[in-house]
Amino acid sequence: MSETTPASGAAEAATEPFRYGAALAAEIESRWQDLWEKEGTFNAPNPTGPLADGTSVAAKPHSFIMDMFPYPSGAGLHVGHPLGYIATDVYARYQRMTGHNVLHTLGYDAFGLPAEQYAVQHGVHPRVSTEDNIANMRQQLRRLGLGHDSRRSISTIDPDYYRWTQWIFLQIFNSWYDEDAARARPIAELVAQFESGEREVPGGRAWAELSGVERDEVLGEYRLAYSKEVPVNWCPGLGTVLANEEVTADGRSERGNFPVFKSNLRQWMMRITAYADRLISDLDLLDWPEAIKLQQRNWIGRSEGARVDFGVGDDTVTVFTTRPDTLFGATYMVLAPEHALVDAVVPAEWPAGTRDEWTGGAADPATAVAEYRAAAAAKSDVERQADAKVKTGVFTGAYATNPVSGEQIPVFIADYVLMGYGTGAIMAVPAHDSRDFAFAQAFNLPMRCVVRPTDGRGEDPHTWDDAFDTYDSVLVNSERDGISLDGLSVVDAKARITAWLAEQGIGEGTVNYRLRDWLFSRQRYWGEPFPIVYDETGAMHALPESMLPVEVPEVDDYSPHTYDPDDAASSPKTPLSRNEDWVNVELDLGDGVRTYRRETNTMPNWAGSCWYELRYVDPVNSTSVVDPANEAYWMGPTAEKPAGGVDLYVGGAEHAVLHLLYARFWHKVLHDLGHVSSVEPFHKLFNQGMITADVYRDARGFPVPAAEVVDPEGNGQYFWQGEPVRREAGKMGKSLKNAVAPDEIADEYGADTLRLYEMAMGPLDVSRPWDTRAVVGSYRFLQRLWRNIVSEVTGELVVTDEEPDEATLRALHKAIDGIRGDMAGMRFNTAVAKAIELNNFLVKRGSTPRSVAEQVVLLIAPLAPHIAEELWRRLGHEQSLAFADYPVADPAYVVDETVTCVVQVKGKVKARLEVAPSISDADLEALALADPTVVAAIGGAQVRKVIARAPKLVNIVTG
RNA sequence: GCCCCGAUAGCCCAAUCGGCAGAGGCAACGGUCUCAAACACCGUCCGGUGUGGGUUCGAAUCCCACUCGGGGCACCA
Repeated sequence: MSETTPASGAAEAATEPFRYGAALAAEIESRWQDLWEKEGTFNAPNPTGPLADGTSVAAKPHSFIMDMFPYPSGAGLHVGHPLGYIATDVYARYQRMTGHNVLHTLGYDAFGLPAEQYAVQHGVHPRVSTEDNIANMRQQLRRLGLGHDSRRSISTIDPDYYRWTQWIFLQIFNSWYDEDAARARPIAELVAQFESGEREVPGGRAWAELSGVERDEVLGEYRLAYSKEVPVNWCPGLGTVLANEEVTADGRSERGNFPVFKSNLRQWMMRITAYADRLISDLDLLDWPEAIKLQQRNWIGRSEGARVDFGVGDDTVTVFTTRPDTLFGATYMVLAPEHALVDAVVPAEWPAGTRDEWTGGAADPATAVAEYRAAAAAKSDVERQADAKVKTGVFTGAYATNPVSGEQIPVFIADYVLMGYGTGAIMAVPAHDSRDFAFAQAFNLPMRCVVRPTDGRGEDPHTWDDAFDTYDSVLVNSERDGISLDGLSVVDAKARITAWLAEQGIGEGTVNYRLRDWLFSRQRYWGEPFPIVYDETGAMHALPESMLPVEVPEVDDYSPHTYDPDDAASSPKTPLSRNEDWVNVELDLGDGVRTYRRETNTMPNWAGSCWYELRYVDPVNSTSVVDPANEAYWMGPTAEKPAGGVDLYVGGAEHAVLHLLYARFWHKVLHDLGHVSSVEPFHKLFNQGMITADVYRDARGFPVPAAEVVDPEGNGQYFWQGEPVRREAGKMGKSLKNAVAPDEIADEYGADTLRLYEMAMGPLDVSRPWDTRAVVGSYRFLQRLWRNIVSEVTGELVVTDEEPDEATLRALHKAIDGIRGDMAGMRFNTAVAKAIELNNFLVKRGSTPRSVAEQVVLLIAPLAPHIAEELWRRLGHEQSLAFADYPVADPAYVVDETVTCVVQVKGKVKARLEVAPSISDADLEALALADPTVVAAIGGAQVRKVIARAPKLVNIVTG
């Protein structure tokens, strides 16, 4: 508890000892927080298991309200951090007061890079610093009076938690995606198919003949978690590989902003691509902001198109295209530099007629290809993107056959074709694709117009400035032998040529996704170890469930192997591999005790957050990840939630494609394997806005402490220590020297004032600037509320026992009606405004009837729970109001007896009439036309039309 | 370059179906209280909705174009 007292407090304490000031607020708040904790007020019972309380909760409506859990950083909280936590708490309290069993808690996401970097910088073990940070954060958050079920608060670094993270990994590892059934199945069922011969083993040999390593390789092509050598994002500056989602558009690490290079490395991957289709289509079942759904759709990037086979010598190269209709316009072909068939198609010498600019100056094709590949590999992603406008590439010396035109077309390699997308090969149609157009111009390649331009540019692409890529036109120059597309629209031509390709057996319609598999291993110490070991032959073994958790070993040297950020030639090393005692382990995996080598990579920090909602549901279950009955109760599908999931999930929009996509993927795997009934983890998603703050910079551009900046003239000329500084909008944070801690505000005004202010600032989903000066407004409101009920001098109740009059009842019930709607719709800013309006009415009224006071206290309780509990107690109630019934409006008092009707003449207001709310349009029109002021306003002009909208408006059109 | 979101009083924001632009708060100004100040209290002031068109009896709200601000994607064939 804080001892801070504002200057005014002490002076007033003598005459107004019961004034609602900082000291009294602090006393009330800590007392109620202690009581809630002692009584377990916010503990939500489960239907079954250790958290069941013997009562039947099945029939009660229930609500699972969740925040995106925090990373326990060492910097401490600023007032922006708890915005979402306050909002969910207000909502959760409202739900509790409307009869719901509410699951609301908060855990900590404590593995990962920042925690490790903090530890390295401070020379403390990550576990120590992380646990300290969690303790600090808990302390700061406790002061806000958040009604959490503390029994359910998990931390991802707790071995009892990550045991299940590892268990889920094993579920995913031991599964494959059955395309026919469109779901994940246990890998054992696939092995059985291989053993029985029901399914042919790739490579054609019998399953029994394969060695352990060979079986690993076969199964690795099916498993949903697999280890494979693939081109990955290697970040020497961080010393680890990164997921695509963690690399920014300009090819740098999202964390640390270091360059990222493509490197072929054996790494753990998650086959999230198997779920691409379901991850898109199930978005339709979710109540999420459209912007987030759109980002996920874009990230998954579904494209419909076709695969087309091109003969290249004796080989076949398959390309993916979204424009099969332009096949007649394909005048060359491009393979990604890493494409597996490049070496096969390269001839010994340049064919006759090879243009000089195609060869890259090399004496023969093999040399040209090797040189180009080397140059491409040395480029970082940053350089590659910077060079995007300048097309580079080199001729392979090979020619492909265009399957419709029969023409021989040159085959190039170029880095604008990516190995990771489609088939890593394209047919180039320079006339109708801007990238192909740029490449064709650079290399003097032929172009053919096959879609008639609609902008008068003519049909000779060589005279064009850019490609013509509009869909809204018809095909030309596209006829040969048995196939003609001429005259067809682009859409119809696509369908025709796709069907024709399928008939010929040289192509088919297909769907392609931008999404890549998820790179799941990191070269860090501070993460979940993989429950995987290797035997002396190198064969992989999953540890049995009984050996979980594989604990993070206690070591002295936990620092990562980092390199010069630009050293692309470096390669990752895992910190755990330094610890031979841990790496080499004697285990009995069923065939006697043998020596195994542990997997030394660790999981990415996303792992722990992929499933924590499930653990909130059943946090101390030691026999299963979550009891099916508890999962079904809190998260199961219902009519309102067709895919099931958490009822409300609040967090920042920055997790749109990372956490939210990964968590959906894991949840779906668990659903397929029968562990959860819900299909999606989060039914309703709400993105809260950011609290911004002004940043003040000095002449050199460095931020100066915002709290010390003055504006002596009040004219926007700011000074810090006498020096002029300039103001700009920015984020709140320590580095910008404008962070305001929630503790500062709580010290000066109390936590209820802070909660109320944050809710009143504006709509929850909009970013808005913090203004410490404005906080006093919320404080004054609570003081007025207090004063309406309790004497500041004696501490006695000042409410009266009179029956409230009609005007008071109308004000009360209108407020109840409005606030209820605002609460349910999470419009907390307008709920606060209505509560202030009602309270101001009572201030003006001069006294507050007890019955009204009680309703007001209940109305404000979700927003300012401490003062509400205190007033409730003082009004004579012995039970906490946490489960009291939220006030319900009496409809008779919500509607006014008379309504002011506006009479307009030609849209201008000319008169006002007091009318009954139930008046009909016809009666209102007659009344308006009879009104003398209106008659005067019409002034004898002809009434052409009268629009009556009872009971609020009549508009008379004359003319 | 493409896509999404936003713009209302000096500031933060209301206006639920297209129907009187104002609910609430901050600041400013005047007053009460005070020896004085702070706190508190009472009261007052303030804009026609970013710009330009359109639809409509009527537009902050719907449509089109533009400006500014925020966000996402960016060689994905």
